[in-house]
Amino acid sequence: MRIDDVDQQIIALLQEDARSSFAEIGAKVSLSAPAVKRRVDRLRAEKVIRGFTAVVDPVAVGWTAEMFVELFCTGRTTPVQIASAARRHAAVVGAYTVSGEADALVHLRAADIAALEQALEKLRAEPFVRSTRSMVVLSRLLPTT
Amino acid sequence: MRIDDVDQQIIALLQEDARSSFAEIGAKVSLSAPAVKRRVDRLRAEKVIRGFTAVVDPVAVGWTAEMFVELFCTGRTTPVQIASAARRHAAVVGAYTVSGEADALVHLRAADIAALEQALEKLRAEPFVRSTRSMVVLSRLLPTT
DNA sequence: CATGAAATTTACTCACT
DNA sequence: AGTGAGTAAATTTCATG
Repeated sequence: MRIDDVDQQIIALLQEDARSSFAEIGAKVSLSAPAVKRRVDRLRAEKVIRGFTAVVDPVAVGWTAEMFVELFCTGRTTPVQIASAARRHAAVVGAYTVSGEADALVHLRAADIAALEQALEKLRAEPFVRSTRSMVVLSRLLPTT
Repeated sequence: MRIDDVDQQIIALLQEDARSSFAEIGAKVSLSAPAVKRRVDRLRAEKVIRGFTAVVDPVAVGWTAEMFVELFCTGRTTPVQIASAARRHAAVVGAYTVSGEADALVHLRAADIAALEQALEKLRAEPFVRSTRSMVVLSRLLPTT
């Protein structure tokens, strides 16, 4: 799985616009369209490129509430346990084990504060969760990446 | 800017695969390809869809270190100030004003711990930053969204 | 082995209904 | 919103260094 400089350029261009044509990309990296396609196919096969997605305004589609929750877990909790819990909850859009006071940081997104609170309750009901500290997002300072 | 049920479906399909064709999408939502294109064009014009991007494995492209930083700011700090600071720092991939103890939460990503530390130093040098509390990401529990 | 050129198939996009 | 025509892009095949 080696990624050369041209691959990096192609990845960067696709991150900017995932729908640009192979010919357009090729013009910028000095390759033909088929050559670009073959590299993209390879990068996808090697899971360097996981997929292509639309960047959507969360507010416009009704996801207005967001929250970060620090998880303080019981002594024997494993990352795998936390990960499987995170996957069970639909509101979870990100989850990380972290150094510091907390054991994990979970990013929740929901339609409104009420739905967020529900999601938080369900999270807190997980047997390995000792306590939580939450931060409700008041405003997003950067456009959705 | 009203979004009907079909728009929602189209958005969901594009989030799954931003490179699928208008005809493919149309088949799933019972519309012709031009009809889908017109809706997508409208959604883009209205900024409901902000763009299309490739989902890349951060490790594969050399971004192995990640961190969340809680910002404690001086009394008169505005969200706008924090936002403009966030945009100045390349390592910042997310930034939010939050309720709770901290004033803001900043998500940093860099090539390694050293680069992360540098980014943190620069953040801490912002005049409105009183103090910070940071959480280094030990592991990502969900695939990159 | 990766590339480019040519050929084929598919998709996009426009005008019109 | 659909249809049909013309254009552009994707994808396959093949020959080359």
